[in-house]
Amino acid sequence: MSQSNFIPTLADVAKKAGVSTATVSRCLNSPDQLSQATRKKVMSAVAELGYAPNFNAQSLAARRTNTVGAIIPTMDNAIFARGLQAFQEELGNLGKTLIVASSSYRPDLELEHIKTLTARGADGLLLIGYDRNPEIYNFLKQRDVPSLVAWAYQTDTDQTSVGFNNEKAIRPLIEEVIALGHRNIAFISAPKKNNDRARDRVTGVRMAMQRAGLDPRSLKLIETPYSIENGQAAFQKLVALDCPPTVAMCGNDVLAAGAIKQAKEMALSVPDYISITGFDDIELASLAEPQLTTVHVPHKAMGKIAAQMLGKMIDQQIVESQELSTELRLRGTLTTPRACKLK
Amino acid sequence: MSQSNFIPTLADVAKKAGVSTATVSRCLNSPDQLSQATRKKVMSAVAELGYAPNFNAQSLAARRTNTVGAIIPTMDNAIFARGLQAFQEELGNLGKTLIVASSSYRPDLELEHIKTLTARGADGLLLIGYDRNPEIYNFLKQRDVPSLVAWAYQTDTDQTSVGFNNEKAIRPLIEEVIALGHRNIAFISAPKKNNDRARDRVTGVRMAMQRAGLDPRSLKLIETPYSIENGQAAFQKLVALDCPPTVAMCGNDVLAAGAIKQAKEMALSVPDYISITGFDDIELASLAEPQLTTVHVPHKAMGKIAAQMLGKMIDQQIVESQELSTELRLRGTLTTPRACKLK
DNA sequence: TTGTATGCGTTATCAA
DNA sequence: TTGATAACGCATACAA
Repeated sequence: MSQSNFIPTLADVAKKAGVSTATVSRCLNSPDQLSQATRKKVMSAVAELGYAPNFNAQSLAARRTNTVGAIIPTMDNAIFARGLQAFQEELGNLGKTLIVASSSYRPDLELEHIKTLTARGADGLLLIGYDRNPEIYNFLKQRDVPSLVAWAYQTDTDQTSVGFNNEKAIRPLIEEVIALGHRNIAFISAPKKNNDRARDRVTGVRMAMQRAGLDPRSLKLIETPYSIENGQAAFQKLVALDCPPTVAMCGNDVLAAGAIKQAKEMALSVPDYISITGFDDIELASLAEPQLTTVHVPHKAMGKIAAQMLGKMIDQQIVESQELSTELRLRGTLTTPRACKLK
Repeated sequence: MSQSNFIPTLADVAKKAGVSTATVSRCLNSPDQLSQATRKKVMSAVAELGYAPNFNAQSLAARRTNTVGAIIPTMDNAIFARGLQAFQEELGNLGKTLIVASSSYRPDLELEHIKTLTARGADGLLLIGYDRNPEIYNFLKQRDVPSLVAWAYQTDTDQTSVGFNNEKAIRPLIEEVIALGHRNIAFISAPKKNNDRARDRVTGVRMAMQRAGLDPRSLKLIETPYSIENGQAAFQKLVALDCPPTVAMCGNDVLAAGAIKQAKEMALSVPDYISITGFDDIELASLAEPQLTTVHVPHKAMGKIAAQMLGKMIDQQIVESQELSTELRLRGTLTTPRACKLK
């Protein structure tokens, strides 16, 4: 029953193979420097003992970990989950492993995780969005760990990023909304504080309104964390207004799904009574009934590219920020406004 | 611009504080062993230098990492994402960090990740389901790293687990299906190989058929990996049969969502022409139109409990496997079979 | 091609 | 209460 539980080290392998520890180390890291014969000896010793290198010792001695860290707001949202899955797969191809932490949209937790991951010797870090305390960027610079911002793209900074311009991404959507004749517009957003993506989407809407000669201040804005339930609640508030909006634009598809659900429960026709739009284009969007009009974001591509960029940054190569394009997906939940009548 | 980028070590702190490295180490790990005065000196030196301990050195010297690993099939499925989010949050409360790897349902990748995580000194491992090569369990036992199986519950093993009995979980659903009068039943499953959860669900269906006097071999079974697209394709195959089933039961909600989508595209009424059922009860399920009849699984609770159990196992405590209960969610996609007519 | 010796940044043992 | 100093398991510069 109780097998000896003995965890072999380099030294054990060396002894068994009758060589030095240096040779074993070489055999594992740069096999071509060895002669056939010794390589064979070492390999069979490794196999016999079931040796596996101790990672901590390895990275302590070599001063690199082949590990990258990612700090995302939450795993419990398809967009991050999907992007991260792609990120991780590509990292695997590069021989690196991923450590994920989630901040729950809390800056203090994010900072803590950044410190933890740094202490663990992460060779690089993936962060979501730009918004964070400057001390974080200073910390990163001081420790000399490369960091890549994803899910956002800005040009007026030296922080490398891969993503899209949220303000620009939502433009075709809001312009379509306005072109259809909507004048009584609502937007259900995530809390804008500490969230540049959310903020930029709202800004994009307001700017388009301005350009179209509408008063940006007339935008009915509700801020609430991303969740189906919150989408429902926000939608309920909107339709209870004296003059309910003719379109409820949502900061992401999850909120929009909540809005659609609530509309159904209240027997309000979408899009005849009220139009609804989303952002992200997750699976939900095309499964909803009617299918959700939204903005498609290339999450998988973003994850994959992020891994490649970060890999290069870790190798001290210079990499340029990369802008990805998004695409309007016109589907069933957006149409012309109902005849406007005050209640 | 270019700040000195100097990463302080214990020795630096010690020098600055005018004490030995041992004292600094103590100050950080068991502060009450020190005098007020020195503690103060050390602390301010730590603060001034912005010292943070090197995790790898720490775990090499202390032989523990406060890290647990989780290997899941994929992050890109709401059920794992959600369970993992809860798992991670609870681990955080216990002062542990999580490393996630995904196997893409491939046993070889799973083994590789297990070795990697073990090499990193994971104090414990979370695995999904029972099905895996015995050599893996031997490896784990040999290395003496505690492992917890989640998403499944079996009694005839000494492997600790938290989850539910998949065979039992699907029983109320298939019994309802039969009670409604369905005799021409199809099941769209994930590949059963290396996946006890998938296999047990099919077994549960067959056993119920047997008990009801139906021929279990009459079950129309399609195996295909979990995805919306595969759900669509499988559904299409089913309705193209000479005698299409009156109900398409699906191994999970994602496949079911695909089936519903395909039915819509083919203008086949759900549930009038064909009933559809799922498993898991992810958000999709209650957003679909009609809402999906499925089996609810307490993913968040499972993640949280898993963290607590694994924490105890790491502390060498004995813990019992824990069975969670699932619940039938009767919604809109299941009804009596259409009049049976051969084509 | 291979071996020796040193260092990586901690913790922990043993004295003082 | 504190300080030397030896591990911890590996990589690597240097020597052979």
